[in-house]
Amino acid sequence: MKPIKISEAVVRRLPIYLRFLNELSLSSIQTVSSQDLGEKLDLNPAQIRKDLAYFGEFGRKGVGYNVDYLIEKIRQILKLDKMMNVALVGTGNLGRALCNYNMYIKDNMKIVAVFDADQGKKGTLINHLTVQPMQELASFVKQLDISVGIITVPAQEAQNVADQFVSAGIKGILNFAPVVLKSMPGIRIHHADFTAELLSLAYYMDNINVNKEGDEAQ
Amino acid sequence: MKPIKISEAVVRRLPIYLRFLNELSLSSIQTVSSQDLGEKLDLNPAQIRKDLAYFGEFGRKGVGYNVDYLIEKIRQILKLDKMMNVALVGTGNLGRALCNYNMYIKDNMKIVAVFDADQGKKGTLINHLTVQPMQELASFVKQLDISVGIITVPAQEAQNVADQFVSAGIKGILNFAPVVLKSMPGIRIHHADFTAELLSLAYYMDNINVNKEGDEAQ
DNA sequence: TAGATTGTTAATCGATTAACAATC
DNA sequence: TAGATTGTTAATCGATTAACAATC
Repeated sequence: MKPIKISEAVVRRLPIYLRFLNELSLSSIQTVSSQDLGEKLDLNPAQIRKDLAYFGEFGRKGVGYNVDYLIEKIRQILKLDKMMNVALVGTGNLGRALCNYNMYIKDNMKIVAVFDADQGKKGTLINHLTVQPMQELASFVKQLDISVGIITVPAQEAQNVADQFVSAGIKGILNFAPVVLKSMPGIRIHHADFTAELLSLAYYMDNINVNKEGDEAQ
Repeated sequence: MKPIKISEAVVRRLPIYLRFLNELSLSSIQTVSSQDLGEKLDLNPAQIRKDLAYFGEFGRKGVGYNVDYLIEKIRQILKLDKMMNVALVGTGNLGRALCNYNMYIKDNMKIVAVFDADQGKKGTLINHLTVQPMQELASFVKQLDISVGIITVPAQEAQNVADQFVSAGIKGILNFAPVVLKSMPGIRIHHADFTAELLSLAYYMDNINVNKEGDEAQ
């Protein structure tokens, strides 16, 4: 109904909302206000209401939001209501850790194929998945209808893997390698860049009073 | 000289600059322009110049930036010129993966102690570090001068671990658990939230033409 | 009805980008 | 000197927050 462009910042908050709403649902809490959400998620209530309002009128004035209804709506918005298949390349420590986490299943994203450039790893089992050589990538993507790729290879190989993903028809990439991938038309690339998070953390050590933490000083 | 507040967005880009400059340095490239950096890092050159100018005049007009000098300066800004010790709690797949990565050493951040609430894991070796029980946390933080903590425990335990970090005297936390930690005065918390990155990726699948990727459409 | 809370507009705040004088 | 590129100001753009009428 509204073809208004939604900002990236808004979309990135939706999974945060969803996660907390799932917690509430598990605790059998049926209703939540933007106030409550804001306190728990450290966000401004007005921002939460505005974020949700981009997609529809999900709340009731004077009452708040129905938890299960809002979960359903956010899942629809994020397209988590249908299964999305994922391929992972790079079976080092991190890659294996991600395969073993089955966190995605609940949210209908599932790693269904694992690849490694090292021929020696071919045939290894990781959490019920057999490691495949890179030559198999394109055919697996087609056969299993894989739309998302995860990159957990060393930095110098990441761009090459990304290019192979795109050739194979993958539309979204989550890159864990500490390198900026070149953007490609029609391909969405997200970075899971925890080394950068860690290094920028260093900046704030001892610096605390100079910076914005200071607004909480009592 | 300039006690002007630096925005978080600026600080988060510094490690990205640093990483690419290190690559250039390894390739024996001595000079780089904001133009070059912008192309490789997918950023506006003006933004890069402005970011760097917050901290000093590091470039030369008509020439560009000296790679090694800029590396040194950014390392100083991020406080990576002195060793920073890190503790990690949670020796599941992800925790072990992070311990085995020795990526931090080059940047002078090093995991020097590993903890797990599971008494059964006590004494296990992970990449030359012995897993300690949580009771030892405070004394290790003091003895090894640990200032940063990494959380790789399940979501429901993360806040508890964070509280223990803070009691022990840790000032910065990198949280991998998919939960928002409550903010605490004087404590800097960064989130490495790849589940959120993955879920928000789903939003953009098939949606590509409706959204901002469209500006690249030809 | 009185109290609570949404959806939304307007105001504020902050970040990005363009432009250009300075200068190597 | 001519060409290139910085540092910085001003303009633009976008995101957050405050405020409040609507209404449950």
